Amino acid sequence: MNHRLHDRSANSLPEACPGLRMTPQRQEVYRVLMNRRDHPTANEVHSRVKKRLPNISLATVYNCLETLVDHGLIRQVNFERESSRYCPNVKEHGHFHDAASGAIHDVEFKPGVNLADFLDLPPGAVIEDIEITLRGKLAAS
Amino acid sequence: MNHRLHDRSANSLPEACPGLRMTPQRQEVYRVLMNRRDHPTANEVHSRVKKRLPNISLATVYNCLETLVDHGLIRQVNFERESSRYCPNVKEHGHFHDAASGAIHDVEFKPGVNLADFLDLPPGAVIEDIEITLRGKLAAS
DNA sequence: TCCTAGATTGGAATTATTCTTGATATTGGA
DNA sequence: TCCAATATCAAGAATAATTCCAATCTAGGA
Repeated sequence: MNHRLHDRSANSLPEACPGLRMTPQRQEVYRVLMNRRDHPTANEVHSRVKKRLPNISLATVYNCLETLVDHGLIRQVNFERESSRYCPNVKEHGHFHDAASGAIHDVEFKPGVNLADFLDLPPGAVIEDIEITLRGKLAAS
Repeated sequence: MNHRLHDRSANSLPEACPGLRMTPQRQEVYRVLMNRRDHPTANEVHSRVKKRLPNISLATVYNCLETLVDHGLIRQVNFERESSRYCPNVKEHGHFHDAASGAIHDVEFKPGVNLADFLDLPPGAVIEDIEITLRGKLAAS
């Protein structure tokens, strides 16, 4: 079975991530993100994690999130100047922010598309990271 | 002559923007942005503006920038959690952040492309604002 | 078991930005 | 022109997210 990162199920744990000591705090932070696959802030993660680890500090949640981001297990996303949010979907994707409901939807690239197909990149640019954020409304259809 | 916003020359002033009182502070903030067409932070704008208006406060620079953004004369752009930057290019575009030099390059859409051509948008989504940020390196060619 | 590196904690510190308040300036109308 | 209403400005205080720091704590290897 091929364990690509974004194929982890809600209960699988990244026990096999090299160089990462899987402490209870990190496991729980990771678990709550995989459980509800949404885009919580560090504060929201803290609230959720406290259900099982009542003594965990917000600083530790920040540390855990940073570590998980550094190891590529989750992604950090920023909307405007709001608090950072954390996203369990590590596949390359963008986000649609529904102004009415506040909901955030993942937006995938259509298969086979290439950045250079639609953007005038500076000559010689080697892209390492892409962030696409859309804001708008969902028409009540 | 067709004065589209993004066609203003460095010396033209937005004296004709409806509902906007063009105070010396706002004019100067606008001018320094149009002069060097880069992506300064509020602090950098403050430094530049102080050359001509030595008594202007940082709070006023923030106020002016916000007002100009609200009136669509400039754009506010955010990279990660860094300080906001302000961009005189109001045409729809993205940004390429060169990790090596720190330079920020505007990235235009190729003519005729449509968001829905390369992104799987949620059904019924009406896009009001797009933010595209690329990070990478410029290959020394 | 003991040691050590790394992890956790709580609180203090930092930093960008916003808010508050009083002073000042500008506008449109009498 | 003069006044009143309104908008803007300035300075510093306040806020909020995040990071830093110093003191434990813990797990895993020798």
